[in-house]
Amino acid sequence: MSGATVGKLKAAQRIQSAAKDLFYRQGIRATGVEEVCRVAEATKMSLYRTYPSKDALIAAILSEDACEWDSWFAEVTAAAPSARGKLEAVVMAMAAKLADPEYRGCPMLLAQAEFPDPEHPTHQLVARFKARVCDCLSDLAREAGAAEPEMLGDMLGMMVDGAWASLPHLGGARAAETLRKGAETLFRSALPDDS
Amino acid sequence: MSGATVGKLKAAQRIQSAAKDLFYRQGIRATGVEEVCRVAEATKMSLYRTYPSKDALIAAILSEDACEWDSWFAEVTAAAPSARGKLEAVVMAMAAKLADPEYRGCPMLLAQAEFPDPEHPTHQLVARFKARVCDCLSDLAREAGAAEPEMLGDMLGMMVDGAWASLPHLGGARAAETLRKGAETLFRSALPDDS
DNA sequence: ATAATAAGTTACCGAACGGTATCATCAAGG
DNA sequence: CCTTGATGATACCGTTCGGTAACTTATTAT
Repeated sequence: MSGATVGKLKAAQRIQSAAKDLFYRQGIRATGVEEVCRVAEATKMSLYRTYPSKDALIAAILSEDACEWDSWFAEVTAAAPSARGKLEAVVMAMAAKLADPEYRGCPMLLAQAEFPDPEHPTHQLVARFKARVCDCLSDLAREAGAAEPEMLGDMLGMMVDGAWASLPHLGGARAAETLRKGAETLFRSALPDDS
Repeated sequence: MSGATVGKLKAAQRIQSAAKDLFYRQGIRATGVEEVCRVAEATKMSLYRTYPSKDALIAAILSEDACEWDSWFAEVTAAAPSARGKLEAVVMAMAAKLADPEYRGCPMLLAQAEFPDPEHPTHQLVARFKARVCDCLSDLAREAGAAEPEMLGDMLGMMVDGAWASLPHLGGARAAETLRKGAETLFRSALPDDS
């Protein structure tokens, strides 16, 4: 069974991984399923045996992205001793990602922009994810003693999204520096000195 | 001549205006030229007589958007007496736009997200525009006495882009409030008290 | 009035789209 | 061995895509 399962997963995994990469680099709508299969070295039938539609494939990829963010967030905040330290660690890790030339924007945000209709499942999936990110930041802000933790969480989330969006015209290094300085300013203003 | 010109412009204008609306609400790639012509009550031939390609139509719309932003910026800043007042006026006007339920994001940012390839003309056009916006903000920041005007301009631009991106999950009212508070914090930290 | 120009009409092009059907292949498990 | 399940291969479906050709109809400036 494990062999068969590995075999099956191998096909689906290749497809999902290739699609993730192509969707990110070229755009989702700009990438056809045939190209995905060609790059994945698989056939269209393998794709449609696992995913009932292209939309389902998109949803699977975004869900995976969301899960990976959870791991990333947990890992990044684990080391810091205080809530404020965790917030600062998140900002620093984000800045590091921005400076990585491989990144050209937040995959979730890009996907959302390709489906502007608020009723579209993809649009809503991203909105829920972003709301959860803001919640995580707000929780840390509350723990760090912010007077208005939700507001600080939203402001941070806004700044982070803005950093992704600024990447094309600011460049990675400058976007990272701007995010660090901006977040630091917000922290100094909204968090108690002793935190 | 004016009559003929008006007639010609009328067709092209209808097409461009319909395309602008459809591209914004449905996405550029998701909207076909036939649909644009149907809504514009024009024919495909009229479109291709004025614009050599769909890409040219996109470029024309984005250029128009950029021009409209120039006017908007000039109008919004005209009333304020000081440079700092102009900056605050821009933020307030942006917040008002965010609260308008008709807006669902920055058209330029949405367009850029649909063409992730940094080499694509549309992507670059938006990048140049955003850089110019940051420059305008930096100029005001310098005039207002900021120690690091470019940094403040970039931070503001980042915050504004983030506000657009946050619209789907924060909603207009909360996005507007978050932007106002965030910008105010940046101002208090980066501008002298007497400005 | 007439020549010129803009716009509409209709039909078409090749290509790519998302998605499906049929059948062959091939590896592993009983 | 031989069945079973996953994968590959290939051809095909109807639709839509961006874009063009040929021709007719209005408007309008001289």
